[in-house]
Amino acid sequence: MGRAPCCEKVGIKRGRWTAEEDQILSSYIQSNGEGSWRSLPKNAGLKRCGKSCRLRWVNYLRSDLRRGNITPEEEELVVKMHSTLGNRWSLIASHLPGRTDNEIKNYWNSHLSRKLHYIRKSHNVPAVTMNPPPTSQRLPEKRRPGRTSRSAMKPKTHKQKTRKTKKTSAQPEPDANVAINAVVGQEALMMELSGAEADLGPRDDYYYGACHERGDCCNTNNNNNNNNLMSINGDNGVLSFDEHDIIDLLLDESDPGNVFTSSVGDGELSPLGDSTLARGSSETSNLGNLDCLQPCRSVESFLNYEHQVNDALTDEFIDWECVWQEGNKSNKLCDEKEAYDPVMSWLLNGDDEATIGQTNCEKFGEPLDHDEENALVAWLLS
DNA sequence: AAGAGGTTCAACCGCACAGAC
DNA sequence: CGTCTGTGCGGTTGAACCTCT
Repeated sequence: MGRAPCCEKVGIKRGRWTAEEDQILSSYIQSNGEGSWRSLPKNAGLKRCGKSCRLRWVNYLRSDLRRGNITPEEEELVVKMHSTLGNRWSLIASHLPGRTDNEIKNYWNSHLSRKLHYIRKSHNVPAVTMNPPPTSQRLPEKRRPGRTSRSAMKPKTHKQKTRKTKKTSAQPEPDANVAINAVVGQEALMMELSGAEADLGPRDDYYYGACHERGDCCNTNNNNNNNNLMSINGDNGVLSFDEHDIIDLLLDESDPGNVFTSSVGDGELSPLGDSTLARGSSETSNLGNLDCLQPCRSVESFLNYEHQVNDALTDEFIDWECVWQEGNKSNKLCDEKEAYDPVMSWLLNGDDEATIGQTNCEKFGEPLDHDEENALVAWLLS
């Protein structure tokens, strides 16, 4: 049996809202409050679908909306968060006061995505240049349409409800895991979030990365040299994160270990703010620290096509010599701990999933050739 | 001035989640 | 436990607007 339509299709006005309709809707909500959208049109005397009323109010009529162009600071934030969260516009918008998800989404689609496209094009980097890593080690991808968990929603009229742990099989990557990907490699941050280092067990037993399947925590094989990996699987009752907490930490400029704030100047953003290269604020991480990331002037410069001609991108934002040196350091680390970053392994060695996570300490110290640089940049931009 | 093509963004759509029953 | 309802998310559409020729 099909689902009942949200409203009667006949007699419903569609298209642009008139000033008069806006006035009616605003007046009604001011006197009756938000909610009960289905019955609102009838009660307010509007020939509109309830969803349309809600959308009009949320995206246009609300008094706390911020009008005007997206500022560079807001743009930076959008880029940061999109690199981590993907197309989760509502979540992103919740951290931009007065901005709506629709506005952010439109801005991204009409401005930012095109800029990134130009960067790729100018750098001759296809969007996908290699086989992706296994799901468990990928950065967040486009999620399917539909709602996010209610706990991820911005608080509105109703109280925050306690989070349910129920997950369906159709949602292989829990939100918390997606967010965890964002802070991958930040052991200190993870400890801060967990508040219980001891609960994580011995160092050799955990790994960073999203465990996309319950009970199928990837690469937990302790004998497979993945000692630097951390298992975070809610089913094991080990850790449970609220993604807002994680985002707040991500954006916490005062946190010296913050993946977005380390080794860049005031108000500057590392374009590599997403997980992989930016990892390393802890001593156990494989790139050592964030010094390999050149401070970029701003996200504007990062996104600006004019700055990205030829190899400018990699040269401007990544100190490859530093990467090389850190790689040598990591080589020693590998010798000692046989710890190796599975994602870097994938970038530098792997062309199939079988190689992911394999230890290859010798290979790590080798300088990157042009193709590898391109591949790395492509991955970071993807 | 006018038409073509490109861009922006408000609005719509289908779907999925949570809670009530 | 299954069904229904309310809600709101992300993707898409298309009218309005802008720019170029």
